Amino acid sequence: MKLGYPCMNYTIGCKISTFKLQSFSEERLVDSITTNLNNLEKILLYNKENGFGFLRVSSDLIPFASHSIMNIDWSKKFKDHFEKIGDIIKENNFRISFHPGQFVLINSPKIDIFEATVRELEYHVKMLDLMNLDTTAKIQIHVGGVYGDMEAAKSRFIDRYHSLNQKIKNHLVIENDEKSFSLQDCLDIHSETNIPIIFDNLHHEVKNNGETLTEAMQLVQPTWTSKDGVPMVDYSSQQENSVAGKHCDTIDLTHFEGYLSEILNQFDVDIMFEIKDKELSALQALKLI
DNA sequence: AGTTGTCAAGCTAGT
DNA sequence: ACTAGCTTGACAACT
Repeated sequence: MKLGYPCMNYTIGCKISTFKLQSFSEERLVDSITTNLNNLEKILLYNKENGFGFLRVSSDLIPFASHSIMNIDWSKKFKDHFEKIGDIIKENNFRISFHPGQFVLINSPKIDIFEATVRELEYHVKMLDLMNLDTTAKIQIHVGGVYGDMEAAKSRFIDRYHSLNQKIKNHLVIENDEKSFSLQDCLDIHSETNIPIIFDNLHHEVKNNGETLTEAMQLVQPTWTSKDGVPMVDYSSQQENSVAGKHCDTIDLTHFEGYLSEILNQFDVDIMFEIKDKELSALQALKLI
């Protein structure tokens, strides 16, 4: 069981460097990428020292990577740095995931949105390739929109998924969401595609078909094969006095203890803490375990 | 130095 | 009709 947190580390002050499109220049791009890769290295070192084996890497490592403005071969320029980071990941047996943004929509009825999605996924695969990571490193996305017809939305996802190149399919996984696509909807898609499912407990609490945590995990676990590695899960709990599904600002240890007691000794999972204060909550969880 | 409007991209639910 | 929330706030122009 590896624990992780997303993208940034407040303790060591590692945030994402980016800039606005109107400020795009080669110098600005190189500065941001250099900062981001250096910070990624620092976060990995911090994780080694603090017992974290899982990390979500920011999709903004390369600003505007899949935008038409991008005319710089960043992969050539930063090949060595990515390779070095990949070596650190492999030497320490770290688990890595990406979670690209809400604009990645495999099942959009609009073909240009799908094409932009493919470009964005290709960018993520390129980073994984530069780091020489295997198929246990994952790119996690939501199924997408419903567009007024759930069955059509699902079957469009399935058809579009089949049309993706194998390199993308090697890393792509879907997550149950709190509004549209429940665990059961993800399982329907899995049965036609074999795509692994990331189980998000908070989304499941908001939208489900009555499955307990144990039942949900029993359904999710077989969607991950040996080439995919142990299942990744997202963990969070509800922020009080906010809309259902809002991630909490800091970990609710009582809630997590209940979650853990049901998971532990039953399932091997790598847990991503989707909690606003990141490594601070993840440290508390680590201490509890 | 601190505050505020804005930022490549989409969708859903709540107001 | 508008906005919060989502992957992850951070940039940039103002006071």
